[in-house]
Amino acid sequence: MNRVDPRILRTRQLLKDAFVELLGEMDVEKITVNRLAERATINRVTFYLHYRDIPDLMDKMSEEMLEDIKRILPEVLSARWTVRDEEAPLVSLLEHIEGNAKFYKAVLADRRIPIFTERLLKLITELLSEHVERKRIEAGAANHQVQKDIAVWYGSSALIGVIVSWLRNDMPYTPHYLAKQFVILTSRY
Amino acid sequence: MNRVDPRILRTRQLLKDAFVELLGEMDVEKITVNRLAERATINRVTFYLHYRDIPDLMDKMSEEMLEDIKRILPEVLSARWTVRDEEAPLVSLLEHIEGNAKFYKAVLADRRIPIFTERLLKLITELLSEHVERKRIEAGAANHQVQKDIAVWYGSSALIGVIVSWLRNDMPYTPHYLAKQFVILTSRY
DNA sequence: TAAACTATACGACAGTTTGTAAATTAAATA
DNA sequence: TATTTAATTTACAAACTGTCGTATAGTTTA
Repeated sequence: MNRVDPRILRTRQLLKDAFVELLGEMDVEKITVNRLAERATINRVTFYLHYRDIPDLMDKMSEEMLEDIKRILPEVLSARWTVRDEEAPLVSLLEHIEGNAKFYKAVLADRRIPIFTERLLKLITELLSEHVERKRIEAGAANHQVQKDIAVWYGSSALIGVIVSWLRNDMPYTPHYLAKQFVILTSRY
Repeated sequence: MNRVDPRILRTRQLLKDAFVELLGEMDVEKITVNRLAERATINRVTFYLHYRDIPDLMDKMSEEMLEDIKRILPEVLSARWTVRDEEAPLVSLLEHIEGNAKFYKAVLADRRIPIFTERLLKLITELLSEHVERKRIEAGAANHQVQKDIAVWYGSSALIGVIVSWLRNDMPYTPHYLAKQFVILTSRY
């Protein structure tokens, strides 16, 4: 009784696919409800039955993106990293992105849409913030020469930036190698 | 004979100010030529005498932003940093941003507009790329465990990210302090 | 299978935005 | 002051937006 009408799923999927497709062809500002509906082979009015406008569509899509990522990273969320496999959650994140490269390239790299990057940055910042906190406790309140929030800004932006550049350059490194490099760059204290 | 008609300067300044003002009130997508002209107290048609459309206006504005920054950073461009005052160019950059906080907050932080961030990232990447190259030569081809391009992605994204977060939090640190912190975070090898 | 439900398609509508054109007014320069 | 050029004004067609009913098609339930 909790099932969703397959027509709804179909229409929304068509719209999302069409959106990513159009992003490969034009800037976001040029994507109108007209074009979107035409590409998705649905009626224009139908769009309004599902989303208020195009920003609303992007909002929902970015929300789903985060849900996917959170599902991919249970280790990170449960917050029990060991020093040894520090790169493990990073590898699974990169593999997920690699597997959905078309989507992530469109919204994070090629036609950068702020809301997607912002949400991801926020998530990474939260996770990294906990991580730094734990490191602090382990280190016994040492290394106080660096302000915590600045270090978190630094680290999260670096991670997003590396991922975006990696996508832009069509993923020239394997997730495993990139994760390793990232950990080397990060853990130099 | 090379002077520009003051009416042109006036109109363009009015448009740019109005644009930043509107960015403080709504998302970019909601800014129409109508609203912009109204806010700038110029006729709508006049807008088209200066810019093709709103993306074109943003393009020109980001171009000018980069020109400003390049003018602020002659030391960086002439590429003769010493290890001692590594943070000097960074301080002048941060001071410039602090001095034009309203503008930079609007286009980089609050209503992030990709083109501005992208251009800045590209500039920083180029500068950092040269910098790393020089460091490499000094270090005598050592430290080859880290891929150069990945290190550059990492560093430039971290810098932009720190600046953006600094703006978002209403610049809680002085440019000098932030620059110092950044250098500590960067030069841990 | 038939009936009830509901998502989608369709045509239409007013209101807004866009981009361009022509003629006029206002300001800057020589 | 005369000339040049920018800005204004009015007008227009085309496109986009958001929202009506109403009809059609697909889905679920009895």
